[in-house]
Amino acid sequence: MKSIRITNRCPIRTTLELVGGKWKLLILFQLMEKPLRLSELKKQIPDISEKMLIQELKTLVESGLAIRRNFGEVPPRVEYSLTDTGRAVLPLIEEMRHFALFYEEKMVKKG
Amino acid sequence: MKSIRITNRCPIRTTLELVGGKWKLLILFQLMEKPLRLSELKKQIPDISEKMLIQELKTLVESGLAIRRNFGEVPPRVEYSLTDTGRAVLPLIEEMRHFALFYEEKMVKKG
DNA sequence: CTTCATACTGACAAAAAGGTTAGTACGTAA
DNA sequence: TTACGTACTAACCTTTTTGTCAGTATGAAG
Repeated sequence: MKSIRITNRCPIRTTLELVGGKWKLLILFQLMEKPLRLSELKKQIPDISEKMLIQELKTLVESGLAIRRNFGEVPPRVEYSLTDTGRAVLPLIEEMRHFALFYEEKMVKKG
Repeated sequence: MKSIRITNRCPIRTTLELVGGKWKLLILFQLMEKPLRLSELKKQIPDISEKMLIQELKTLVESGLAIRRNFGEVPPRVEYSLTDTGRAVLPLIEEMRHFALFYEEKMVKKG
């Protein structure tokens, strides 16, 4: 275990800035399998508001984790996919699942 | 890659509830090496407010990730340590560091 | 009797995040 | 001309999160 000094720019904070918040990881995860349109993402994450979805997608694109592809058709067709960097959050998500399972197992036994 | 369905209780959301937010992971990380007193934690995480530190410690204890040990002395001496479940977030933090490094490397090269 | 050190509480305020709703742009097709 | 479907914007509001600051309790030590 290497040490992390808690400064304004430490790895934990960097990652939190990039994928922190209620929605970003959920969106990224949905895009892992294949590119999706806005309307498709809305279906996969039923309780996100349209505004948040668009807003979060925009920041994901700006920070280089996602790509927006505009087909220039009418009615509009826009597809979101992941960059290599975006794909790199998958191990993180896997760890979160692992932790969640561990937690639930522990807590069921102990109350 | 197993599928995660985005419902009200999915592993991603569970983990976010437990360790999401600006401070919890930073606090947990500081406690990895050894138990610390409140005042020691404050030094390690200089920009957290005392209120947030106490508040987050309380929720970490309530959710079973940390332990509060009161020595019953005066002036007060209280020590915070991790449960096994609390320790289980270390791989998650390691993944965050890994991701942050990967991200920074990519972004320095591409702008 | 006053001061000290430490952990903690509570009232309040500011800031950030998230949500709701109405509206825009655009070619197509009726 | 009108309605349609899709992605997106903007104004406004509510909720959640975070921060500030002034206290409280305690026994020891001066």
